[in-house]
Amino acid sequence: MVKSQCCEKVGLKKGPWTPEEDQKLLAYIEEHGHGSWRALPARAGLQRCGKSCRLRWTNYLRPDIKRGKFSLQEEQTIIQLHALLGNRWSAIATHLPKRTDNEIKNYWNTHLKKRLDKMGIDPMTHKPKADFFGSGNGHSKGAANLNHMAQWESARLEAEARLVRESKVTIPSPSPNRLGSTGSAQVSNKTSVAPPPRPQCLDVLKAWQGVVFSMFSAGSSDSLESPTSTLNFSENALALPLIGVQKNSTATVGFATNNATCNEGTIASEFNSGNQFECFEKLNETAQVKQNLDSSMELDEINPYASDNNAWFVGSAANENAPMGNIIEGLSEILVCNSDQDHNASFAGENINDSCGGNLEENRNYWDSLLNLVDASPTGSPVF
DNA sequence: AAAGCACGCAACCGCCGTCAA
DNA sequence: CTTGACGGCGGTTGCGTGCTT
Repeated sequence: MVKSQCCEKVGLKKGPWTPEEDQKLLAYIEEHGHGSWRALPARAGLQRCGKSCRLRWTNYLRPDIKRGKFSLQEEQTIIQLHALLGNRWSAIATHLPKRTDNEIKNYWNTHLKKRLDKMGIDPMTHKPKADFFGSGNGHSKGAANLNHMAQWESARLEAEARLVRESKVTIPSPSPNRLGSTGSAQVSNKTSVAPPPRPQCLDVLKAWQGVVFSMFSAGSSDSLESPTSTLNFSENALALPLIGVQKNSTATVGFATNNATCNEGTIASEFNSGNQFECFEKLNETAQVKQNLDSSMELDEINPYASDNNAWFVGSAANENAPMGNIIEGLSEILVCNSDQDHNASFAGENINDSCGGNLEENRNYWDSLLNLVDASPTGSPVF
């Protein structure tokens, strides 16, 4: 098949857009919608290829784009999501209203990546470079677990994307406030297609939040129950996330508690050998996750810990050295402490804990806000 | 003042998946 | 089933700008 050469046509302009070109493109889309991008340039009187027009619109001219400096909140979200999703900018962008994937990508490459690098953290793995999780202290397994969480989340994303596609066929999804990177023009509905619902892909973040809350709650009488979580944490209970997938069965996400308090709707774990994995709550989309896992990867491949082809776990339960907890703690500190806005000193490698370690309230606010971001999904993510 | 350099960002490139004919 | 059009996405490039020497 001969690839379309639309952008290599002789005579088509390339390079920076002029204000006149922007005006033409804007006026045309406001009047007619973008319709077919290929046909648009000729109709709009532009000497550009359709792809160039689409990019200009998507990344710059869309009226629902916020430009300018990223807020601390946004930085935190990007780092957090990048740790989970990697370079899946479009997926990350769906959780940052009014930001484009391109903008996020640029910001990551020019700011955040360097910042983490300066901190001695590998920006790709989000792990400390100097073998922070070296063998013998239990951290290496935690790092592996983090990777597995990301893998699992990635699988979930794929499943959700499939769900979104399927739902678009049968169920109109009015979401006027959703501003994903792939969002089409909202100025006209003549030819535009409503953007897909935001992926419901932050279940793991909620699980993480459970870890952080449990850390914060240790030694504190404050109830740190998330206002948005449907999980009920007993007072002072050590709640740590567990993510399990039974091979050829269903995916589950739940929390282990040290007092075996189960919520309604949970199912008893089959993996209760340690008296710590008491309760699991079934994911609503387990079938889709399973389908995706079955079709895209071998469970054994992503679960070196599966000893009996029956289940694999991500996370650690009731372990005072809780490796996931350490990861989260470190990440949380990075997120909260290391902003260009007011924490430059901490970037220079100074003692993070001195300046930030005690700021639990701020950390909690971060997780609260991130969770709120998740819960603000217009699709009403049916998680947990 | 001017040359060199580093940085940030808009835009491009090429690959891939989806869908209709 | 094949083909081609189309749009989405992530990686990369190159230009403009500001800073340093």
